[in-house]
Amino acid sequence: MTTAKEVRTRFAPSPTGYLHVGSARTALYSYLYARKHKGIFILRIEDTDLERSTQESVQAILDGMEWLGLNYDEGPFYQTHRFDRYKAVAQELLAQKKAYKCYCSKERLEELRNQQMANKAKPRYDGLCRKFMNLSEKSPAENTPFVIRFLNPDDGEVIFDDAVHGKTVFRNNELDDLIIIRSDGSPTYNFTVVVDDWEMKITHVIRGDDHLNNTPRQINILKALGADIPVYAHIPMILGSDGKKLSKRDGTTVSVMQYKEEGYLPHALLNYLVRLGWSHGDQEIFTLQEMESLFNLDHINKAAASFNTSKLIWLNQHFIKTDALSDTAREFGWHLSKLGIDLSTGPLLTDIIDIQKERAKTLKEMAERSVFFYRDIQPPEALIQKHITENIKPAIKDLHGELEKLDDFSDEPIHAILNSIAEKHGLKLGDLAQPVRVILTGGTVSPPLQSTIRVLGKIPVIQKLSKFV
RNA sequence: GCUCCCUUCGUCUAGUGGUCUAGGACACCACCCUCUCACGGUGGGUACGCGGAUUCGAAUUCCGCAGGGAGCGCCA
Repeated sequence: MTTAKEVRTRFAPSPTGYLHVGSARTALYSYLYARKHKGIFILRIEDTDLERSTQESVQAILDGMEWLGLNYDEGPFYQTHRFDRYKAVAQELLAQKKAYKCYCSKERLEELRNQQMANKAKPRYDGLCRKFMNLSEKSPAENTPFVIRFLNPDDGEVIFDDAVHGKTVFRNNELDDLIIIRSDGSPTYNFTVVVDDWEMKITHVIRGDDHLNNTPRQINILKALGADIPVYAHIPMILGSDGKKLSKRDGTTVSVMQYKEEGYLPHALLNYLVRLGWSHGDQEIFTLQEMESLFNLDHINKAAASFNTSKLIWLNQHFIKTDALSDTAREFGWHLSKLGIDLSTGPLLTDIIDIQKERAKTLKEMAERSVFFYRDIQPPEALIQKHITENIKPAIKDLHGELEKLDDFSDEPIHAILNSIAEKHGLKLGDLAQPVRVILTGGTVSPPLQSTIRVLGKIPVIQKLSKFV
């Protein structure tokens, strides 16, 4: 009996901006797959592009992962800290004649490319410098700049069984000898990925299908290194609502942290993302635990998916209604604070959420509609004119008196008082409720009156009402 | 241009040769509930890109076509 190899997945973003929702989904799938198999999830920062990588971006990625709860078991590893390793492996390849020094100038390469394009051929390196691998051929002078190229097989094909796409075949003669070390000595992407996936013992590479074309090259290097070939799962891209590449342009939010700003629950974003391209029958709603136990690579869609904000909003609303109040409170409190509210000056967050949860699509919206619990909001004159009419004032005065006498400040007795006062003054409940709402909240929209009164608390309610009697 | 990938309601998807007059969800519309805003409930319409082939039978298999996407950098 063989022991199954421990599953090891990785998320390998390059820090050149915020954490993109598309990347977040890739991270989520890798995370989930590792969790499902009790494996290890690794975070690796691919910062070899010194020009574009920034510390802020690294932080943005870390923040986004944390907010979503995508905790990694190893890392973050930084490729810039591993340059010595890459160089050593390249030297090894060189010594084994699996790679070679190429002295071709950028100009020659450019020229070659142009020519090939003109001939309607696929641009690729022609292997000119392979000749220097023969000792008979004299290499250029010592100080001539060179890059190191991987010696790709000329014939045969690379075949792999992609977990999403199935059997995939590339002919080697379509591939050229790619550069693994630049003339300044720094390693290139396709090389660092391979070395890292190998040395970090990655068993499952889950990434966007824009990398499908890189895979045969990487497999060839892996083979040259004598490494095991991981399982590849190339997941489809996420498109914007316009069917084009997801971008801010069509109004879709792309930055994960922006979703926090807009009032989404991490759970909602996670659930939305997990269902975008993956399914478990007809199930739409998943707890975090279910995502971890149910996720697999077998039901990932092959086609790109369009991002649909209204479904995300629905999920957000759903989880605002159903998630534990204490979980929601954390995010909700953040939004209230952002509005400049001192949380210690009002009711319990969970009490507010409990009565607001059925009427908010986002936490941001909920916070904006809950300001009256913390601040005295003077109703606009127009609302006072319209609702606080002379014939309603006696009823309000009655209400003030009754509530003042009430000890049990809970929904039922408050509701009973509201009803009896309306009846006594020959009013429909709505005729009384709306004016009271205006007085208490400064507006015309709030949770059911008795609940609003209860959560507001006796003293603030009496105070507000007294101004109108 | 070359190589590779993809194609079910507007959107996310179920579907792995018969149980599909194609199911669910979001969105939309109508009605009900109702103190505001909502929640909720009930009902409704809309989809297998096209053309061949295999088969008794195809959304499901094969081949073309069309459309879309990605890659082809000393970017990642």
